[in-house]
Amino acid sequence: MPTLQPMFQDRLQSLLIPALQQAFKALFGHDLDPKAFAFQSTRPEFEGDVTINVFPFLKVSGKGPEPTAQAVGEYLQAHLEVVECFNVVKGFLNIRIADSYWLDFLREAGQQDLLQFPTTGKKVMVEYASPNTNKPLHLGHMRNIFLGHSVSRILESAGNEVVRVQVINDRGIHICKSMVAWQHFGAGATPESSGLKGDKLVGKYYVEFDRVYKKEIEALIASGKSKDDAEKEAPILLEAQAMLLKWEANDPDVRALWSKMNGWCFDGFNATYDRMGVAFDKLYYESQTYVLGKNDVLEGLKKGVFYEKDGAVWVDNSKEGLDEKVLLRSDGTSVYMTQDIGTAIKRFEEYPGLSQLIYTVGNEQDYHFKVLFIILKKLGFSWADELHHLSYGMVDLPSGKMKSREGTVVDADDLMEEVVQEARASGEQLSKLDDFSEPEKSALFEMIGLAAVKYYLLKVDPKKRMLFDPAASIDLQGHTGPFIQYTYARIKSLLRKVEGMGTWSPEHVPQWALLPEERAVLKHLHQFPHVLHESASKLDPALMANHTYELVKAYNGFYQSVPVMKEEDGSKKNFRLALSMAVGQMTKKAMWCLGIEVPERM
RNA sequence: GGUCCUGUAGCUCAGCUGGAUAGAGCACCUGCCUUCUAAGCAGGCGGUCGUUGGUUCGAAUCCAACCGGGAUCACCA
Repeated sequence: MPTLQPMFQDRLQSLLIPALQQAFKALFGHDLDPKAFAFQSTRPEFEGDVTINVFPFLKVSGKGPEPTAQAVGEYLQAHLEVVECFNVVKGFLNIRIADSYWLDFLREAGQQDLLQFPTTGKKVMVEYASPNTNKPLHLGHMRNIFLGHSVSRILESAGNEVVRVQVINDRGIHICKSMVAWQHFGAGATPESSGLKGDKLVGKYYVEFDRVYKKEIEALIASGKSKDDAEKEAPILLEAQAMLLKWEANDPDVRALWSKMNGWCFDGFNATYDRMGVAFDKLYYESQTYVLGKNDVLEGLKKGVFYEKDGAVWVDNSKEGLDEKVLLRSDGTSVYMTQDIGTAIKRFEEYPGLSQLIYTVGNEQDYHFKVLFIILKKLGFSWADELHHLSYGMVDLPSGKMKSREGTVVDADDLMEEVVQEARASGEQLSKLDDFSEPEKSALFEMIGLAAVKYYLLKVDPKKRMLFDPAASIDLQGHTGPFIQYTYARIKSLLRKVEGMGTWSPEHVPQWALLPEERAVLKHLHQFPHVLHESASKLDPALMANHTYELVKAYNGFYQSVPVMKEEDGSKKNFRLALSMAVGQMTKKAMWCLGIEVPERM
């Protein structure tokens, strides 16, 4: 994981920790490890900004909690300028940080993007999407894609170079099913002739295949076959299997049809990706990568990393608490693992500077990736420790699991359209946009609608299974993307009104004290770089999403009760404008990290 | 059965490197648009943090067992 530059660690802690060490040395004669100190934000009901719990240090101090906290507090106040005052409640030492510190911090936040870390020099590859070319993208893909896209941006913000890649599963029995059904029932239909998006057209014949297949099974069972036999012998399935063999034998007609239908699918996917606002640097087609890995496995066999049994090549991971696994069948053909081994190796060859590879794949493949990473480690690749499976949980519907065969999938295009329409409906009802042209409105509603879906999917811890509530996902109020966008738009509105008035110049220490609402906002801003670091190291966009919400919520509280434009004291007014601007900038960058755009007005 | 993930308010989720009366949003109820955008703000209602033990001055948080939900363990992908 990218390591944080010291300057982006919590700057307050880097001031407090040495002082605390000195305090314990001077007061109690003990040298404490810098990591011994745990900080927490002071609860709002007490006065202060940072709280240190002294319970862990009672043995060192030899005193009770309150005298210990009192002594440390006095020492800090005497030796650290940023410590304005303190109070002790039970074993809690609440420290109030001086306004000057917050003002310095705000000045810095205004001058540079604190959510852009210095370069680490590392190159990271993030794989996401990996669709099959036999049906359109659905809600599950959306979680995958938004996660991968967001993690890529978070890693970039944390100072890494990112290569976005997609694996397209363009080969196999699934696409042959669509092809067979199209041949039989398509009557030459094309996206142009049918008016259907390419992936939808191909998907239609995949569904058609399944319908006919089921009918054939029923007929066979009726004629006395067992269910198992019927499932294996249905003519249309045999036809699809035959087609796969022809494909593998490079049959020109089959290959031509395959290219044509895959092409339709790619066009459809690209349209969906465009609307989602995601893109890739490189595509890997399974039709090309599925031959990879065989030589690597054979080499591993030679080196004694793998072994042979019944003519097949195996790996034994029982020492790692896993099982044995076949890597090459006895007929010499590959399994899925084989090509994943080969593809990983190829990627590190193609990108010589690559230091990390992240696979955004659902948690049903946890075991697969565990095995894959162990195998690559056993093969001796130095980069094997830098492979990560960004494992995410399934998206459930209120009705239960999504089943493509049962038609309960939520289609990606449909969902985006629905939420954009919802944004339009509420937006027009509010009638704040009367001076917007129709294209401007459309662009805005698009931005709002997509923010709603993206934020909805990203605010949940990736590894957790989540419930997709259609009504909540198009909600534009409360803990949502549009709420954050709205706050941003309000800030921009404020700033628009003072354009040309010059910016806040915080050269002098003001004579007024910061208000609690102002401090609350400042503290959220202050924490943000740390949140970005956490988010990058845990590959967890939800941390960014939730902190952004907390920031704008604090800002809204401030906005509601503290005047900005109306403030008569020029120094205060300028400060509040600078504060607003910093919130706007960080919000915009944080939302960028989530792949969400923010509007100037809404 | 083995392994992994998960269980917090009616619903959806935060909090989990142990710390002060467990937080949001939605829903429901009350206020606030003659002051910077009410897609907002303030307040109310609502919780045996799955259960039982253990470690600890202190456990939603760590450990164990159990219960519930899910995934996975093919010469499938």
